[in-house]
Amino acid sequence: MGLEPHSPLTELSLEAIIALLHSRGLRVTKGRQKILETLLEATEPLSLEEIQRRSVVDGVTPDYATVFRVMGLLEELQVAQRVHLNRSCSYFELLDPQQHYDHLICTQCGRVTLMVDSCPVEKVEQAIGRRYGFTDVRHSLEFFGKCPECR
Amino acid sequence: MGLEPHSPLTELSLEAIIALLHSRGLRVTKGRQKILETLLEATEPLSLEEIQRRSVVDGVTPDYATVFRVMGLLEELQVAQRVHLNRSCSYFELLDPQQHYDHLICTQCGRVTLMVDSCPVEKVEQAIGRRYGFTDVRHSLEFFGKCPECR
DNA sequence: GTACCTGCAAAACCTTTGCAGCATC
DNA sequence: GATGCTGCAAAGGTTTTGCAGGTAC
Repeated sequence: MGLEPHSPLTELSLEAIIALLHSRGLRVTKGRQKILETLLEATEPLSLEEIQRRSVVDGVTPDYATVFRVMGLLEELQVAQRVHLNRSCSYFELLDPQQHYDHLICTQCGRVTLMVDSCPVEKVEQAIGRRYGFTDVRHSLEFFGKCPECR
Repeated sequence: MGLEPHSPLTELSLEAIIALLHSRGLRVTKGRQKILETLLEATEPLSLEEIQRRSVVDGVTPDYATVFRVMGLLEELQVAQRVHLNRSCSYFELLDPQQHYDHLICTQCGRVTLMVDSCPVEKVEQAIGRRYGFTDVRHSLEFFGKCPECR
């Protein structure tokens, strides 16, 4: 696809994402809008199939390939990110420029808890970059354990 | 498979893992031994194909399905773990009971650096478990960025 | 001798792509 | 009207399983 770098979102909202799409010369279709709404409403990362199932417009389910391509696009635009939950397929969530989420996953029931507060890693990210000579350092942090209900 | 819980390894060595297999009534074949040696020698996580390629015994390459099943077994025994490097397949590494590794992955060339020292998360693991009511908390932490050579 | 393992082969899954028609701008 | 998007269909890869024969204990 080969998208140019762009100024990142400053806020996470339907309007802001639509504006970003427009500014890149990309189309805002009903299907895309619905997928974005699905992602904005989600309280945990969703698989492509879940996104597809929740993005029905006027009784019409979007094609799986379309969902796949839209998510690839959003990932490239750094509006969404892929999350690994030790499952057999990829999960996606929107990337909030003002907030960072880590995940707490129950190894028994698979329930995913978003950990909104106090990421223990963010502060050391730059230090790690410096130490190893890396730039543009991001991270992905998942905790696994048994949740209260599964004990 | 349904393995019972067991006392974890206290040290990471060929002998210790073999003893664990024996104690669980599992067989120690030449193939398994070679796979374990491959994993012990590795300096970064390996894909199933890489494990297969490096585990040739007397000119005979083990079957891919065998490697797959051995790694599944080691994972269940908590001797090895799966690592996600944002690639299209799973990677595996041994789980050292005395040492924890996080990963630093170059988004350009894919090189993986093991971060041996000072995991920034280990200290808060119990606190997080307590806070969310989780037990047996482990974590998986990956950093991504551009390595010095790729800048 | 009795499990347990392995190799072979095929199935199951998830991901990815090509192409023709359609919708957005 | 041009460009990009979608659905359909098929291909590509990785993961997973069944089964018969072989091997560790």
